[in-house]
Amino acid sequence: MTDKNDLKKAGLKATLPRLKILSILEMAGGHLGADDVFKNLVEAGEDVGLATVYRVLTQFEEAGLLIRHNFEGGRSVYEMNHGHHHDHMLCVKCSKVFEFYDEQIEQRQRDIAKEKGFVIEEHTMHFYGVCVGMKKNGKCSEE
Amino acid sequence: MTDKNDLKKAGLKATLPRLKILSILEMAGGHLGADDVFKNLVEAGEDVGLATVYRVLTQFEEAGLLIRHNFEGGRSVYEMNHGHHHDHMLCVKCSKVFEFYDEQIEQRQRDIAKEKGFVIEEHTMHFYGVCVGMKKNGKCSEE
DNA sequence: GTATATGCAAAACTTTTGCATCCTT
DNA sequence: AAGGATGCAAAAGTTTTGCATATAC
Repeated sequence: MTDKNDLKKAGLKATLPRLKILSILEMAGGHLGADDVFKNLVEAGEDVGLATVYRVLTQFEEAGLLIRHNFEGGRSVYEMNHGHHHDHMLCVKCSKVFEFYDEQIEQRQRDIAKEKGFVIEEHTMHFYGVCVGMKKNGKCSEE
Repeated sequence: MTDKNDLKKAGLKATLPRLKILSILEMAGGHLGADDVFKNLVEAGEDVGLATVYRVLTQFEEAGLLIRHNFEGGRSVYEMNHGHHHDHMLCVKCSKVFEFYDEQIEQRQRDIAKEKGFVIEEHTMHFYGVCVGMKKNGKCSEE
């Protein structure tokens, strides 16, 4: 029932499509595009339209349940918002996304913004490269 | 003739569309989308197709003449590659893009990657927020 | 002259929107 | 019952591609 309450708290009706999409995102843990979510729904035999997926993802993002990213490559991906900011490393070989957080950089980012008089609302940092697993033995570090 | 040679050096024929597009990007200095480049061409009375703009921008990127960014919001923007890496601050009020560079962060980024065994090929850092001009007097800091 | 580049139109993708119908509250 | 949510289809935006023609070298 947690999911249901999450939705209520966000001011959204607990409809079937919304619950399903939320559960898919939680299950996946990772970073999914709208089409990935849609594919999951279809595979699960759910009768949910792609348009609804987009609408729901947008609503979830506005409600703060999700975070949307635009990695290099165009299409958007979503991940659950677990409250703690983090940055991303994307492996160009295995396409996996790794998260990290570094307080030293966060602090320096705040200082830089202050110096320039820029008021940061959000910030992103992405590394694109090869993860340790793919580098060492051609096997993804995560599977 | 510099442009012409730039293209030759990059292994690209110095065609009229390519020279025009290169000059537009240099002129603009800033960050243009494919459609912006196309609009510039039309306004200049040049008879260049949008498809060519995309093809040329892709080739320029592959040749290292340009850098392509995917800022939040979807469409790609391009800027000349002047060789020195920098990060970006995007003002959500005036839509201007400001560049900055901080060696302290760059160093820390290298350290983090090393710690994790991640081999960085590229990296980006974006701040989204309000620039000092828009904050202070509702006027962009740059015009 | 030959291979490459271009313009146009059509296609592929991703995301958004209009509208009648359905579902949650 | 009433308003918001959904599915479908159509549209809008961006980027890619096929192909005949034009252009650079």
